Amino acid sequence: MAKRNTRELVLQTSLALFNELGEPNVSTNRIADEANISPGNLYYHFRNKQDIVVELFTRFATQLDRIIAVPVSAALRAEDLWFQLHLSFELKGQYRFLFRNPIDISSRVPSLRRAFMGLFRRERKAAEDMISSLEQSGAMCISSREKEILLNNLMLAMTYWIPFAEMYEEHGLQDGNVQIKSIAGALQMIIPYMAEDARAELTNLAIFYLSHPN
Amino acid sequence: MAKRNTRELVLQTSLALFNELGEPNVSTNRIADEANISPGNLYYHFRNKQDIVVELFTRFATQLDRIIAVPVSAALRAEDLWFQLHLSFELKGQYRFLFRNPIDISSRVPSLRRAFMGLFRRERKAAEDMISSLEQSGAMCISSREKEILLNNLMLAMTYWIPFAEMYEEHGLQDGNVQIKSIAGALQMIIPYMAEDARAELTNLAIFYLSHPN
DNA sequence: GTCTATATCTAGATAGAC
DNA sequence: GTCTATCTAGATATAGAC
Repeated sequence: MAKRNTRELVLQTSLALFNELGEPNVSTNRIADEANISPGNLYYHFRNKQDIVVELFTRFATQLDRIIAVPVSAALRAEDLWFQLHLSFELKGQYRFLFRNPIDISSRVPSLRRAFMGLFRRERKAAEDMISSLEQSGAMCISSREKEILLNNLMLAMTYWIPFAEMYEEHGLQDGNVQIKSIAGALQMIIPYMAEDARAELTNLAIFYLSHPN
Repeated sequence: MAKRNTRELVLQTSLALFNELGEPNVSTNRIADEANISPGNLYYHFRNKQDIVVELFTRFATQLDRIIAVPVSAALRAEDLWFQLHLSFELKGQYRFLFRNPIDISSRVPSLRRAFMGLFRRERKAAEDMISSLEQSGAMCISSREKEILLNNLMLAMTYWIPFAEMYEEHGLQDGNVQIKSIAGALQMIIPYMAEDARAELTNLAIFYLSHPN
């Protein structure tokens, strides 16, 4: 098999196993076994297990950056807000092993700590810009003290909705409705600060998606 | 040394190390070393490492149950709300290793999964009762759909504020202000649904504590 | 590129003397 | 109750043949 293919196979197998069992519970032997290659072969393509994790993180970060980099339009609508959250939640679900315990995974793969921090900082900045845009268009009204706390709460929800949901839902994120519920949760934090009609629009959107699970 | 004392020493040493380094990163040898006893001695007092974790969890759960079991008075005031949150956040800080990754720790110590679930269920029930009490006294107004999502958001915040804070604050929970900020975050989720004066009371309380770090 | 075989290390846990 | 010595298992990673 060509170099690229085996490398890719290892990455995909690792991602699946990490998501299912948790990265610390998956050995390189297990990955090789599941991919039907030898442990030695795996180590021909990757220096070590960390390399695999880092590569997966990099792919995730690249895609998330693309999602949050969407320029904030002057006329930000409820659908836009929902849509961007949906894209980022979807992506995080695909790399959910990263979110079970970011601290622990960072401590085992040192280079990841800075990467995580940077990513979170950019995500927070994107949320901040979005709120500013809503304020300027008159769709939102919030004090700067409240905004600070709201951003914290949003980041908390956007980071930890995955392990939170996995703890309660027996089938974890397989149930598509879990994501919808988590998005609705994040949006409910924002809604109280929105103006009358923008608020109604968002609320209706949430109700619609909650009652139409894919 | 008497049996009780060594057992207790192991528990306290384990708790300190688990909190500092994360339970998966602390070996029984390390615990014995730190406690100045032999590995063999540790295994005389505990069947295995899981036993230590379970014992620590049990102590935590007992204390948390006591805190949330406080009967909800008819005239629930802002201070009461703040005080109960403060007690539970304080306790969770003392056993923070349990919250870094509840799922992972449950998967390594099977009996813990049900225990965690039960505890979270009781905690959610307590929050629900508190909200009901606020509604009945007229201090709060919220639809049943909103209430469901609010309870989710509160549980998310009350469960994961610890790893969230540890990720951002360099000194982790040593900084007393981190707890205050987390409590303020949880309360800000509730405030929008409160009546005018109750809302003002809570907001002022939060501002007071935030500007007076212990 | 891929395999088999193996080296190395660490963690959990036990045996048996004192 | 406590210690020293040791066993076992499993994980990461490497060596060298094909």
